[in-house]
Amino acid sequence: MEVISGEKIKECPECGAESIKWDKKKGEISCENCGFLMEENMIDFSQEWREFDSDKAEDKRRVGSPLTHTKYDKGLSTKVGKRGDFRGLSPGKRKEVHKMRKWQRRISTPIERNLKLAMGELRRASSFLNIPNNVKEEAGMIYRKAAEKGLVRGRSMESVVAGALYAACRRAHVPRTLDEVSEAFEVGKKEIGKTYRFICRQLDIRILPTSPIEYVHRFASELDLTPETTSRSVEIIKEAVDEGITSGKGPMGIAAAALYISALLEEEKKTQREVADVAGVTEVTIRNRYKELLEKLNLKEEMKEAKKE
DNA sequence: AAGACGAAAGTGGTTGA
DNA sequence: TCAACAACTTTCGTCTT
Repeated sequence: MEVISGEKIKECPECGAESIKWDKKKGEISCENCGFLMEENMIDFSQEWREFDSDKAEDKRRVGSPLTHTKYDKGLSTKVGKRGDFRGLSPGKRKEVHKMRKWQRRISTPIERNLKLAMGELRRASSFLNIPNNVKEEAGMIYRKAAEKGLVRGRSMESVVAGALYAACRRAHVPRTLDEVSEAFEVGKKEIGKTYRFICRQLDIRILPTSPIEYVHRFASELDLTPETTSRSVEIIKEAVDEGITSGKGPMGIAAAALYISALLEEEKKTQREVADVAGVTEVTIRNRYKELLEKLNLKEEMKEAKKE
């Protein structure tokens, strides 16, 4: 997994280790040691481009607000002024300005209007789901490409935006569950899944299977678990992966089971229902995964000991 | 009474002929 | 295109705490 980690390392308020890192990619400040999450949804201050070599650098430098894909015109719109701006212009100039404004109105083709609507939806849902900016941008780009290819036809705009956002999240390793995306858009998750797969195939977007670890921290913070418990579940998952018992299984189920187990071991028991709810799986799935984990990882004795105390 | 457990039947998606 | 298949869900009855 590609990880771009920040430079500013500070002391963690939870575990005390000097391992607080700023993960620009996820937009999170968290502790590498215990997984403590300091701040979600932060602003990405990094440059929007990189200078690969000095030749190209000049081309990419520019002034102004960052290019954004979440505005329908990529934030480049130049508005032709209204009344107030006419003062002091010659009649000839005035006529010209009128012409420009007329032209501007005509630019608003149905496609542009659709994009404008879609980007509004994207911004709304992104803030609801705490999506970091860079991921939102990518989602915008995906939607734009999909629209250009005419993939929106026959589908609701919302479902395509939702699919694009879901895809962008997974690409950036900041997964949101289908349930969460579904809630944000009020579109059935079945449909989102469908359009998501469709646009991925059409746009040739390759997405690797999600690792359960990518869900652990978010679920853990929703469950108010201690950093110790959280890192313990990460360990469990790593072992499970080594044992090869995770392939083909749903990552959310594994994350949920690992969290459930480590919560028991660390004496801050959560019910299966509680864990199941935040992970978006059922108790049955947790039970199945957790049975397998106990079996293969020789955790049975530990569990018995934990129960006695 | 609540939580944990597990059997059985159903759903939606993938795969391979 | 269809059937087999695995993962997951829903539902429900039975234990355990």
